[in-house]
Amino acid sequence: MTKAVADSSSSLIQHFHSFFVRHGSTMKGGGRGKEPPVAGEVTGKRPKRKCLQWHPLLSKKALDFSEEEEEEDEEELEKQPELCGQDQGLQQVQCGSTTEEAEEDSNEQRARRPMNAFLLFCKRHRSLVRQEHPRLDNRGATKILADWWAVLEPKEKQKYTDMAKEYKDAFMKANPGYKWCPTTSKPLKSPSCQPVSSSPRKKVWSFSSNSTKDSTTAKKVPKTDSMPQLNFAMADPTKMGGLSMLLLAGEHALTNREIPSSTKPSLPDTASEGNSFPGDEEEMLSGTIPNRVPDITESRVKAAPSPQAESSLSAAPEGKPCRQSALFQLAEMCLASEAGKMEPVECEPEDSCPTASLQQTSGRPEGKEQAADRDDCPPSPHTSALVPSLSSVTSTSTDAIQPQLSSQNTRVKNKSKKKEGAKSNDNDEIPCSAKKIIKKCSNAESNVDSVFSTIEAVAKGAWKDTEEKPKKKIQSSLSAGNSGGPKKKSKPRVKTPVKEREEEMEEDSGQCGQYSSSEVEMKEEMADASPKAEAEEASIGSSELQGSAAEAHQSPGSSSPAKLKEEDKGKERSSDGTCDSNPENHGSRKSERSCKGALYKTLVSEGMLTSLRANIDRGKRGAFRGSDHDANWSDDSWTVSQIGPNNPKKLKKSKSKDESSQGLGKLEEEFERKFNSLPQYSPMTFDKKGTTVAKKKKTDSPVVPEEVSKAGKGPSPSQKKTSFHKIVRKHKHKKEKPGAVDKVVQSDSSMLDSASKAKSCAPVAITCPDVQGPASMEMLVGSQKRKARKTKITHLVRTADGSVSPAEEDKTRDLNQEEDKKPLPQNLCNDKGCYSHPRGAEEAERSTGPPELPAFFSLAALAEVAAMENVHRGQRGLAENQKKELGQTPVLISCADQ
DNA sequence: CAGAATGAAAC
DNA sequence: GTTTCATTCTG
Repeated sequence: MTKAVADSSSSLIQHFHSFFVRHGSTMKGGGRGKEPPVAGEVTGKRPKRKCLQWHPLLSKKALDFSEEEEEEDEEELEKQPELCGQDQGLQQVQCGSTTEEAEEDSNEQRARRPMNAFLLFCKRHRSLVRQEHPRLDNRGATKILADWWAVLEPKEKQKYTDMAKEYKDAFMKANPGYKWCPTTSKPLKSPSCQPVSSSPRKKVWSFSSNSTKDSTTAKKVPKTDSMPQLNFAMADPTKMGGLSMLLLAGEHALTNREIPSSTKPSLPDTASEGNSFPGDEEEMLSGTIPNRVPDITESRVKAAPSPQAESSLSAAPEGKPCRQSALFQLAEMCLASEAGKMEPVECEPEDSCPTASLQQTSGRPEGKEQAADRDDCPPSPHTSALVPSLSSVTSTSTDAIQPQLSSQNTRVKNKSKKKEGAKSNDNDEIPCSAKKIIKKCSNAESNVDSVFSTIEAVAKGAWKDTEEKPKKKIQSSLSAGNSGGPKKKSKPRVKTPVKEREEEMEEDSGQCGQYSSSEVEMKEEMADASPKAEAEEASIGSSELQGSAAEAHQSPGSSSPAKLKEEDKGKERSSDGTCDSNPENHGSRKSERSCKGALYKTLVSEGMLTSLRANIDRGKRGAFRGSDHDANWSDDSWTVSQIGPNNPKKLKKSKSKDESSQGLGKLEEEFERKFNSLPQYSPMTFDKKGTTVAKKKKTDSPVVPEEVSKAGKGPSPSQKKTSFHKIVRKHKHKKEKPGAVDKVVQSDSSMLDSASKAKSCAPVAITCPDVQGPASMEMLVGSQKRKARKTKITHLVRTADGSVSPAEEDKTRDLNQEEDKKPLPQNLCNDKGCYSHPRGAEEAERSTGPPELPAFFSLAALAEVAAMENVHRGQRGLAENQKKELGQTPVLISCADQ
């Protein structure tokens, strides 16, 4: 026994560690080189990943929440999470099934923090930003996003805020005890929350604590049942021993099957929870359980036989082959090595199986279909059946798709890991399963191995068993449910055939996914989309021509009904924006927005060099985008455009997204749906907003068009205004504060020129800083609001001639800002004077004669270029400094002059 | 892996 | 007030 126990323990450990190992070996080994989650985990640095990402679904379960506004999302979402969360260790693992990561985390498994509004916003708009500024790196994109966010109207922001809140609420429900910082468990603060668990951060998360403490509370919730149990199991290794014992005993019994009964009874809650699931037990299970990881399921199944599991047995069996003893299964697997179907059933703890199961479930998100539900293993066939469109698509474009997948796999990141798992599974499933099978077979060969495996399984099962056997079943079902991957794909495809085509062509599904996210909306969108898609294609075709062609399209597009809900404004604006229409303008426009170093680069590349560079760098995509963008952006339909255009990047993103979504499964989908439903705003919109926002606020509605049009085409003055607005906007946002901003904005909107001047004095200060900010600020490390971090400080240090203490740095920074502000204000007052600063320059360009490069601008650009080069060389510090200096200088000068 | 941003939570 | 960490992804 002891031995067995030891073994079991070891096995368990492995499971836990498996994260590391597996990921590392499997995942990475498999395909992805990029991220070695394992290593990361091991290092511990990134606890984050470890944490499972929380899905609304999770909360759902736990919550009951039906009440919540978002019920749909949450509910569905909740399910999974709950399982995972609750089970924690096991669940995690299980959950992991959904997401491999989770598995790894098993122990820790902390959930990830829910995203805040800003992050949601970023997530939703980052792609747009990137499209607009292909060259821009994420950092730059983030900055822009921040700008946008700052500009975003409260109303619009509110949506994100609400979503974030909901998300958070759901999350908290799901994880009552969840603490953002694990610290709670450990008082140690500084290190952060490290944890309890060996691994510093990750694990710590609340879960563990929750499990114990919260578990009761939180768990209280019906569903969670499994959680608590799991927790226990996780916690004690000793249990393992017990398990092992059980196993032994169980083995005899293995053969036995469990009781057929469905354990549902225990589930009721879950069932109840699963609103969507009507009555089918199976469905319910699948629906509810999504969380469960396949592994668990399997283990469970195996375990079921075990004595303890008796109840579990019942669950396990559900009739499927799964029920048989693990050994038996193994044997079967060996036999069936190839049979894809079999695989899933047998799947071991490994990801693949789970995924497979998940997929199936995902296939039927709602679980309506009972048939599948039960089987964890359900074969892909179901999925295919479920998603006809998808299947069709795949069939058609399988080639394309696979490549994508592969690429995706390669890309995996931390997150992607999870997702990856899901996706990979999809694709790989078979292969993986085969592999697994093989492995198992080998195992089977040696009794010992088989036993060992069995033990493990039992152990797992035992844990669960402890809590609820029924749940096991559920879990299994859940696991099945989890796989959302397929679903998502299916959805997108379903949504719009056209899109599908595009996807195929483009390869990227991500966009589609996003779009598609909202099924409901989809219909509408589809209608719109088709036209858009056409437009896009056309635009693509004419990518080079972009400007003209795009515009032409745009106009039509604008006419097309865009559903963009709120975005209408944006559309209009965008259309207006299009006014800018000139390619140059576009470029300038962009640059204006960003103003920051990266932007400058972009500007230089795009604006200055124009297409040449851009095309080269970007490749067709870039060109395409650029054109599209402009066109699309300007158009109301930019949203559509998003969907349409695929970029390599996008692909990646999209993939990742898809993956993630897939992994989540239905629940996730819904969540995504909501997420998708969140309005995206075109860059134009923001620009306009910058300008118009004030108006909007005033009028609230449609301010944009006029101004926009003006800005775009309008006389120089108007343009200036826009730029000015933008500046203001930035100021505002930098300075922030809505109130102030608003005021400022209004002034702008109303009219900066005369009246504003007066105000400008006050505002100016702000604006100036902004202006400078962009140039110099960007160089400056942190956001204005936040102090520079240590790391950042380092940067700053350079300023000090050598030694700059942080404080000094700050001071310096402040001084700079102040200086900037002061001078700038003057500039602002002057209006034109201000332009000296990068943005101003840009604007100046537009408005005035040398549209292309104002002196300042050119200087700045040069500086940047130089800086860039330097950077490449590796002399970043210098480069940056130079940049800063350059940037600042001009500004100062201008100010001074004025 | 750092880092850019914002926000929320925990100290 | 400060520190973490959530997302994304380039360099």
